[in-house]
Amino acid sequence: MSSPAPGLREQRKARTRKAIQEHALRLFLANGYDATTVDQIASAAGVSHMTFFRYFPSKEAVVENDEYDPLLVDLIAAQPASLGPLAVLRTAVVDGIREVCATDREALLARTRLVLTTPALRGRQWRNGDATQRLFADALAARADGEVTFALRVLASAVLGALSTALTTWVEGDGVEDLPSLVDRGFDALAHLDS
Amino acid sequence: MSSPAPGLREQRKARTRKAIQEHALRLFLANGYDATTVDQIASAAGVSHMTFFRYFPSKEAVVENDEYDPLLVDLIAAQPASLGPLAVLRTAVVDGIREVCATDREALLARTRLVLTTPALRGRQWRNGDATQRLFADALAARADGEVTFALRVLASAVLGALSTALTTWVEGDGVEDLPSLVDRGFDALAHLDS
DNA sequence: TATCAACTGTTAGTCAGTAACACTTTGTCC
DNA sequence: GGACAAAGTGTTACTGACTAACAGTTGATA
Repeated sequence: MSSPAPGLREQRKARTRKAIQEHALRLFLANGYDATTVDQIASAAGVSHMTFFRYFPSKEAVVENDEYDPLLVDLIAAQPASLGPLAVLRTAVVDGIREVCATDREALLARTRLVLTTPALRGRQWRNGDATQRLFADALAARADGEVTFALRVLASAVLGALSTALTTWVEGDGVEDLPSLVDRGFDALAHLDS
Repeated sequence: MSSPAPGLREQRKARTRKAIQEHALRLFLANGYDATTVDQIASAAGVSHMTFFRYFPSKEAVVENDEYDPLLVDLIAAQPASLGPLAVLRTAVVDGIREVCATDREALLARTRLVLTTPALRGRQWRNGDATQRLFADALAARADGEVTFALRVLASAVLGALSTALTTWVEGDGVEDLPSLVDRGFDALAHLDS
């Protein structure tokens, strides 16, 4: 699972990847996503057009970061067996968000704002949401040694909906509100859908 | 709200639009979405490349149909004032789906399958989901003469999640199950998220 | 050091989507 | 019925995302 070997080659690759991603985000935030071309990003990162696409399958992919998913899966697996699936997701997601906010708050805010204000990226984000939903449902089923049921999938979808609503509200308020609290309120709303 | 005038011009436009859409779906289903070019669709419909984009803003847009949205909004507005928001959405959505299934079942199945199996279209569908969520929340708020609250947005998101899970399950089972029943089960799951 | 594999750049191509301009058709006003 | 403005369409040419092929370079390895 860990990197094969910290050889010179691997180091260079990691550095190049990071450079491309950082320059891309910088240019997107400065000039807008659509107004930034892949050629500009590649030039800024000191690589060619083709190398960009060897590191990222598309211009959209450079924005997303799946690094949070494993964190959440771990948190789900770590919940006590006595909790029901909704409580599990609530604790795991709120804790996960809290942790990310503690270290990456500004970056998360900037990136989420970028995604929400760029139509092409919004679509991409939701496509990821589909994968994340499966991830959640799988993790919940594995924790209970059961199968992925229809109800579990609905639960995972609903939670993602609440999470995305919380993120949207957070960005619309320019990050003034506390994101973990907003997410928690989202779970409250889920728990009392008929009010 | 109705068409401005049934002049010759409007008739031709409607016919062209329909021709483009039908040829596009036919070609997508026959050869796949990615393997079908806009030029092919335009040629099949007897128009030029440019005319295609004058009728549809993108290749993806030709697949989606927003015709169901107004139906749902009407159904939401028509619910008795005594019902809570979740019950309103449940009745409206299940009735709407039932109506669509009664008339368009095969087309809906084919189109949904196409969307779910084409990554580019999946993203688009979810982007629409974002707009639909606002639509639902607005309709609910308008019905209650209130504002769009955070809880209403979460509710709308959760319902859309359940709906999309039902659609996915329906397509995965090749349309054997009854879609309205699946959607109803989705609402059941929403009403008992902690089980 | 010699060799092989991996990495990269160059070139040239496809396809989605846009802009500009000229041409045809339709609705309308005398 | 004919002139005129507006709407609709096709042609051409362009940008930008993305891919395939090939050649050159650089890191790993013996």
